[in-house]
Amino acid sequence: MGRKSKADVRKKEILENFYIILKEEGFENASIAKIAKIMDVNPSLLIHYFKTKEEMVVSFVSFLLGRYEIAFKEKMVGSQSPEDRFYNILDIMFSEDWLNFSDQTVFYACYYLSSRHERIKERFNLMYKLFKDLLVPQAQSWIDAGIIKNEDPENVADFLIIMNEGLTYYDKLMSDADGFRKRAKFLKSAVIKALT
Amino acid sequence: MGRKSKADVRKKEILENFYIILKEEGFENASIAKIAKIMDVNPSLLIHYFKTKEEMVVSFVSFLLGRYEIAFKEKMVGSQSPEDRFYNILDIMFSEDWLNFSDQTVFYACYYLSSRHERIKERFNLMYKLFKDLLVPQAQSWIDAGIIKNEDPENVADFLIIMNEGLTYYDKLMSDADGFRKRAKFLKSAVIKALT
Amino acid sequence: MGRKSKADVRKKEILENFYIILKEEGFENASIAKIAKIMDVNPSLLIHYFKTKEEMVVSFVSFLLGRYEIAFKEKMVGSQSPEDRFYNILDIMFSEDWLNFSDQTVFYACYYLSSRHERIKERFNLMYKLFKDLLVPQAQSWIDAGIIKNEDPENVADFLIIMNEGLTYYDKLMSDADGFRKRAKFLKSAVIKALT
Amino acid sequence: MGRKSKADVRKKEILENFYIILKEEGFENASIAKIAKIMDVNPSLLIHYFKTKEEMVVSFVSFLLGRYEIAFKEKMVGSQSPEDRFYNILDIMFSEDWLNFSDQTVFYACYYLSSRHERIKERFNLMYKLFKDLLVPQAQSWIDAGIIKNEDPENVADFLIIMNEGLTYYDKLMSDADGFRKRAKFLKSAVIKALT
DNA sequence: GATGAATGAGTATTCATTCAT
DNA sequence: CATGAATGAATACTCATTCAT
Repeated sequence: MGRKSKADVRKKEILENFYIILKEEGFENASIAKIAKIMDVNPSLLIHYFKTKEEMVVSFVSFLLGRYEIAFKEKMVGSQSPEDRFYNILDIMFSEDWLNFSDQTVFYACYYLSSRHERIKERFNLMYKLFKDLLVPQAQSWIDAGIIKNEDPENVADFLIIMNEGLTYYDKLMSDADGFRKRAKFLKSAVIKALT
Repeated sequence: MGRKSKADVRKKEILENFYIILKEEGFENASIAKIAKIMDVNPSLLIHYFKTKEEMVVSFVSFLLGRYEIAFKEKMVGSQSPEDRFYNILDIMFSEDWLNFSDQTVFYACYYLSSRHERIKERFNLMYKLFKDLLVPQAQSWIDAGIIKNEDPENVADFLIIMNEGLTYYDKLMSDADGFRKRAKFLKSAVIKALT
Repeated sequence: MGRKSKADVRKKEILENFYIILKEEGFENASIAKIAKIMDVNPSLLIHYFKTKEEMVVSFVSFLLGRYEIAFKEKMVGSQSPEDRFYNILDIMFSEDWLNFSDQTVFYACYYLSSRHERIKERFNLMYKLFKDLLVPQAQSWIDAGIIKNEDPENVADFLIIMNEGLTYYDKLMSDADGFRKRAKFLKSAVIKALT
Repeated sequence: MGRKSKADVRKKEILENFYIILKEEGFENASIAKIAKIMDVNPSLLIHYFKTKEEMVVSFVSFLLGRYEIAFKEKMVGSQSPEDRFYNILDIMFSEDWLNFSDQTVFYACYYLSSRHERIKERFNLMYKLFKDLLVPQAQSWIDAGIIKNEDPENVADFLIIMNEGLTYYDKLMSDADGFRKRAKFLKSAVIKALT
C-alpha cells in the first residue's frame, strides 16, 4: 500500500499532459518534446521515466482505458431492483453523457493503435472483459427475474457493448444531437424488443 | 499543345501504393518517401501530383471509401423478393466476408482522421449517406411487404449500419472467429426480433 | 527598326512579374515557380526564355537599372540656364520623389548581388557611368558659368552621386519623413557651400 | 542540477562559421547544413541553439554590427585636442582601412535584410544611433572650439555618416583604389569647406 | 510556344534518444 | 531528479532543370 513514489506521481502527470497534446495536436503530431514543453520540463525527463516513447504510449492507453473502466463501473452500481437496473443501464449506455465521455480523437487514435500493437490490443480486450464481467451478472439477474428471455447472458453483454460502440462510432461522425436522440431511442426500444 | 496528362492513372497508382505502405508501416510511419521508394520514383513526383501530403491523404480516404461504396452497392443488388432480400442483406452485413473486406489498420486510421479533418469527416458522412440511400428503399419495400413492422425506414437503415459497425469494431479487437459467428448469429436474430 | 519579337514581349512580361515577386517575397524566396504561378503559365516556360535562372537574374538587373537610367535621364533634361539647372538638379537628387523611386528591397538585393556576380557588377558600373556622363557636362557648364568653383567636373559628379546614394541608404533605414527633410536640406546646403 | 550551459560559446562559434559561409557562398546559398558541415557537427545542433534559422540570422546581424560598433568606438577614442580629433576622424572615416573593414557581400546582404525584417532594421538603427551618440559630442566640441560653424551637431553627425556610407557604397562597386583615393580626398575637403 | 512528367539535390525543421553533468 | 549537449535519421516540401509531347 504505502505512499505513491514520486515516479508514479510524475508518470501520471506526464500522461495527463500527453492526453492534452493528443487532443490538441492529434496522434501523429504528438511528440515528447511538445509534452515536455507544456510541462515546462526537459524532454529527456520523459524518456527518463518511460525509457521509450513506445512504453509511454502503452502506458497512456492503459491510463486512458482505466478512466473508462472507472466511469463504467461507477455507472453500473446501484441498489435498485433488477428491473430498475435494466432500464437504468439502457438509459446510461444510450445517453449523450456516455457518448461524450470519451474524446473521439484520443480514443480512436488508441483504438487504431490496437490494430498494430499487441500489448495495446490486449489492454483493450482487458477493458471489454471488465465491461462484460460487470454486465454478465446483471444479465443473469434479469433472466432470473424474468425481465428478459432466457438467453446466454454473455450474448446479452456483448449485444449491449456492440450496440453501444456502434452508436458511438456512428454518432461521432454525424455530430447531430437530434439525430442521436432519435437513434438512441430507436436502439433502446430495439434492445427491449429483442431481449424481452 | 503540351504534354498529355497522366494525372488520373498516376494518382490512382500512387494511392494504391499508399494503401500498401499504410498497411505495412501504419499511418504514423507512412511517408511520401516510402511510397515513392516502392514505386521506384522520386518523392517529388508525388508532390507534383498532390501538391501536399494532406491533399494526398484526403484523396486516399476518398479512394478507400469509394471501394467500400462499390462493394456495398454490389452486395445490395439482387432481383429476389423483398423477403429474400431482407434475409440476404442480413446475411451479408453480418458475414465474415464483410467484416474482413476492410483492413482494420487502414480503415480505422482513416476513421480517426475524420475526427481531426473536416473534409475527411464529410467524406465519411457521404459514404454512410450512400449506404442509407441504398438501405432506406429496401426497408420501405420490407414494410410494404409486411415483413417488418411499420417503422421509420431511416431508423431501420441506421439500425443496420450501427449494428454492423459495432460488430466490426468489436470483433476486430477480439479476433476470434468462433466468437464472431456466435455474436453475428445473435445479432441477426436480435435484428429480426426487433424489427418483425 | 522592326517589330518586337514575341520573345522580347514575353521576356519583359516575365521580368515585370519577377519584380512583383521580389517585392512580395524577397530575393531569397523568389523562385521561377512563383513567378510562373502569378503569370499563370508553366515554370518551364520561363526556363525556355532565359535558359537558366542566373540568366534571368542578370536580365532582371539590367531591366531594373534601365528604369533608373530612364528616370534619371528624364529628370536631367531641361532648357533652363546653367544656374537654374544647378539648383534644379540638387532639388531633384535630394527629393523624396527620387528617394522613393526605388523599392529598397528589390534595389538593394540587386546591389548585394553585384558583390557576388561580375556581370551584375558591370551593369551597375554602367549605370553610374551613364549618370556621370550626364552629370559631367552639367558640372562643366556650371564651372564655365562661374556658379561653382573650378573643380574637376568628374569629382563634382561623383560627389553628387555619392551624397545621393549615402542619403538614400541612410534614410531607407530611418524611414522618417521629417528627418529626411532635415537631412536633405542640410546636405543640399553643404553641397552648395562645398562647391561654390 | 543539470549540465553546464555552453550556449554562449557555442552560439558565437556558430555565428563565426555562419560568417565564413556567407562570405564563401553568399546569403542565398548559406544553409544550416553547410555551416554544420564546416563545424563538423550535426545540423540539428544549430537548431538546438537558435530554434530557427530566422533567429540565427537575426543573431548574426547583431553579432556582425556589434563588431562594427566596437571598431568604430575604438577609432573614436583619443586624447588629442578637438582640432586634431576633427581631422583625425575625417582621416579615419574616409580611409581605405575603414572601407575595407567590412566584407561587402556579408554587410550588404544584412542591409538588404533590414528592408524585409523589422528586428534587423531596428538593429541597424541601433548601430547608427550608437555612431551618432559618439559623433554628436565630438561635433559639439568642434563647435565649442570654433573649428566648425555653429551647426546642429546632429546634422553634422548625420552628414559624416551619410558621406561615409555613400562613399563605401560607391567604391565597393568601383573597386579601383586610385579612384577611391581621389574621391576620398575630394569628399574630405568638401566636408571641411561645408562645415568650417 | 507551351505544357506536364520526372528528376535529384537541396531546404529547414522535428524526432526520439543517449549521455555527461 | 533533472538539465542540456549532441546525434542521426527522418520529415514534407521546394528548387531549378531536362525532356517528351
